[in-house]
Amino acid sequence: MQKETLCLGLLSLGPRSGYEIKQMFEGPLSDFYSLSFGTIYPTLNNLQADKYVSCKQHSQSKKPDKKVYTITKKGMELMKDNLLSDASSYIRSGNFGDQIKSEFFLLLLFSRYLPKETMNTVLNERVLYLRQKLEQFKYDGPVPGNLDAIRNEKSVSFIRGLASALIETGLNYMEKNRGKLN
Amino acid sequence: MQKETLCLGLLSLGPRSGYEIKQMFEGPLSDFYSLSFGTIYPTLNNLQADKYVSCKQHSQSKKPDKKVYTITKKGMELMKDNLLSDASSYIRSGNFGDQIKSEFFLLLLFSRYLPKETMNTVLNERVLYLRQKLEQFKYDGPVPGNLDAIRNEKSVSFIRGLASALIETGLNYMEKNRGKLN
DNA sequence: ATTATATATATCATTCTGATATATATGCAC
DNA sequence: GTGCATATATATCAGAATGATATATATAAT
Repeated sequence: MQKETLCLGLLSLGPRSGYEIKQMFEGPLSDFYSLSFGTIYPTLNNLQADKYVSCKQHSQSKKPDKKVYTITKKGMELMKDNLLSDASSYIRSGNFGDQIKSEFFLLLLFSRYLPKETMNTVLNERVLYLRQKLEQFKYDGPVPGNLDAIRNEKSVSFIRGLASALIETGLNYMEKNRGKLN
Repeated sequence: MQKETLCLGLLSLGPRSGYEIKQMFEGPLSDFYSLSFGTIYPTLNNLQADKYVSCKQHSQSKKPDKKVYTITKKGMELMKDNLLSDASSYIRSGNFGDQIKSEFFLLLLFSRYLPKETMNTVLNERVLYLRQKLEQFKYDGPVPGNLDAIRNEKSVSFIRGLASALIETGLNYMEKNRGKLN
């Protein structure tokens, strides 16, 4: 997805600063996408130059001005157009589409070159990590800041449910089959 | 994982050319990693310059020489050292670690901006696509060329089993819960 | 008192991808 | 039989994205 469409999409949920967009990527979206500051800030500047977003500067004594961006009518149109024209190309992506890049899987691939004890520790920690992730996805209470907006999106609930189911399956599989790696 | 470690790891399974390494990324590894030619060729040249791999050129009349790389003792050591020192950092990666970048999930996130019919088509095609992927992972027969070497790795079988289980879970979830997106 | 973390934007070297260039062989359709 | 697509094989490079760093302050914890 183009960075422009993505930023517009997030701004469609409410006015936000670049910093707050980054927070969304590090919070509710962290498991399925991210953009760096080096991408977010220039993108917002370009979108503003082309009138797809407007910007209000909130001066804060001695801190840099907080630039809050609001999507314009023109921006909404661009976003919808882009989503519609690219929708079909996203079908084959992610979760066993073309975007997973799993360092963990690579490590398994070369596990024969690691001492058995190391692999044992790695697998144990992986299980712990996944259990923790699972709790994270199942947690349904409030989140800090203005991140509730996105967390309560129907689609985000759907995805979090999916993620939970996938992690549970992964955990069960790991526990049953880890012996096969030796 | 560093590109050097990865290339060395693949060469540890047997001598290969850059083109054949690319084929592995597009075949058995396609769902959990990839490197482009623009990365593979320079990496192999650097590895050769530093004696981590040796190279034999097979001249083929009028086609570019096929350069078959073999990992050296020094290369094996580097690979093992790198794997060992980085193992712990790969635990939190992939499959709900830090590397999934799902365009499909983003599309769901913004599904409210798409006509219902479009979303319906998209979800139907996604299901078809996942079913196809599932068959791919479950297929256990021979594969063309020299790709069997990697396909028959214990770790690859493990991962393919995991992938199948995950896709099945994903499909069931999609079929049961897609109504919640409207 | 100091250290770490959070807010807030910006820039940039390095890295990686995706496309293109080059050249030939092979298989297939019409 | 000739045109077209695809496969083999390496190399390079413009453009894009990341990860790190710079700058500056506030606040919470130790």
